[in-house]
Amino acid sequence: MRRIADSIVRRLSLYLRFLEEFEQSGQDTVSSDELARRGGTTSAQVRKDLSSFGSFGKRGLGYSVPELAGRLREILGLGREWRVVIVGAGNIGTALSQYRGFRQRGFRVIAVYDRDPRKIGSHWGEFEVRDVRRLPEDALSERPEIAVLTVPGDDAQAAVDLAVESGIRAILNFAPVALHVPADVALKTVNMALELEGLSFALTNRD
Amino acid sequence: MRRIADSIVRRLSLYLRFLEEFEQSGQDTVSSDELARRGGTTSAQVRKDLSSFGSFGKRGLGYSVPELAGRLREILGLGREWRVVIVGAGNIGTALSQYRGFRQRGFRVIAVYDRDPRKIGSHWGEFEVRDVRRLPEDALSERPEIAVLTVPGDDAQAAVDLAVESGIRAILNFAPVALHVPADVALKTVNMALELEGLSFALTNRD
DNA sequence: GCTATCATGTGAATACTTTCACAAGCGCCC
DNA sequence: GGGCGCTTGTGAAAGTATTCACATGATAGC
Repeated sequence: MRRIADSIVRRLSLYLRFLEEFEQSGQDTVSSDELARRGGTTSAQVRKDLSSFGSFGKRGLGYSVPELAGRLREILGLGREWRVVIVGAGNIGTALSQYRGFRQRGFRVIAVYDRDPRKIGSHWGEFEVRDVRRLPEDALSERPEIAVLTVPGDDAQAAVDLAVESGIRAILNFAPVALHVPADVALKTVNMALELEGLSFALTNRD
Repeated sequence: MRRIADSIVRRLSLYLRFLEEFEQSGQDTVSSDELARRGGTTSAQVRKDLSSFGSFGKRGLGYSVPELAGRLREILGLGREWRVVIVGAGNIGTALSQYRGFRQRGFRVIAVYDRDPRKIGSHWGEFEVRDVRRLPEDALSERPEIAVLTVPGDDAQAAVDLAVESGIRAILNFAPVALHVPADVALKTVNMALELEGLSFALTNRD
């Protein structure tokens, strides 16, 4: 399979969301045009995106909602549960550990870690915060697949290294820094300050 | 000025972060190559990005750290304070209202809103949660420039409409939906579930 | 002052993404 | 069963973004 661009994967997730809404409302067929309007894109884009993975539609008719949803879940690897650890028991980490949206989509938080002795042992919802140094050892038995990093920027690279050493191959980073990982580790960074600065730019440089 | 791509603005914010680190460590000159290595890009990219706004460097020498930092702050509109309201007093909204990083970069949260009567009037840190219906009225005197939306997906469009009606022209959306805004309103969406699904895809479709 | 060295700024080339446009397939209706 | 209307799937075209590569100008050393 040709390498798939991030932008395509992102849109596929979005399409899946819409398909799930259609599933709920009982609509069982959808056109690329309908998906496009929902997602703020074009019908050609929708068809191109899907065509990277196969031909799922019927000409003249559109796509079967349940079938396409199933295909997308399969493509995105959402047919299973992923075990997630959160590293960093600050405000954001805690909010995320409680966030139901993750669980609903198959991402199950199994543990929360921190390096601050004052936090270790404290309880956040159902989780007792663990010492981050235990991560490699815990990982042997609990086998987390994804780490969500919500530590301060200065601690982020060390936390990533520890996660990688623990066999984790996918990292969602909330620290506002650029991180280094081996080529076989997937890394995505969400930087809220960066987004806000984008808005500041837009407000400042409007015509 | 030619329209500037989001990707460029994003990288400028990143360069500024690095420059601030250099400022702190007392380094007063930096090359495009150094910035590139830090930001995981190439020196040509750094120079191209900067050249959309002018010539800030000295050939043979590089860029003056304080000067370039100043220019970037100016370009990004960070020389001032932006007034931010948070709409949605759930886990994430609360975490963000407490997040010091925003304040440090000139984004001051001035109020938190919700539509749930059980939350209205309760205290989150220094903020008393207000009825979201008050937003347009409050905005007349408090003049927020940016709204951060952390409401459930179903409520997001209504919240956006209210923000736009209140004169807010920049919105950072955390709800997992596509939103509609007038052309003169800047909208950025951060979708954490989408990012996680990107990781799921990467884990599923590795070679 | 002259030369060697260095790193910028930028057109040209390449790579990647999105949009266009249309042939081909499918189902419905008569 | 044949024609019509609809929507897919996809090459080709257009549009963006990134990388290359080098002339240019600045500095430092001698």
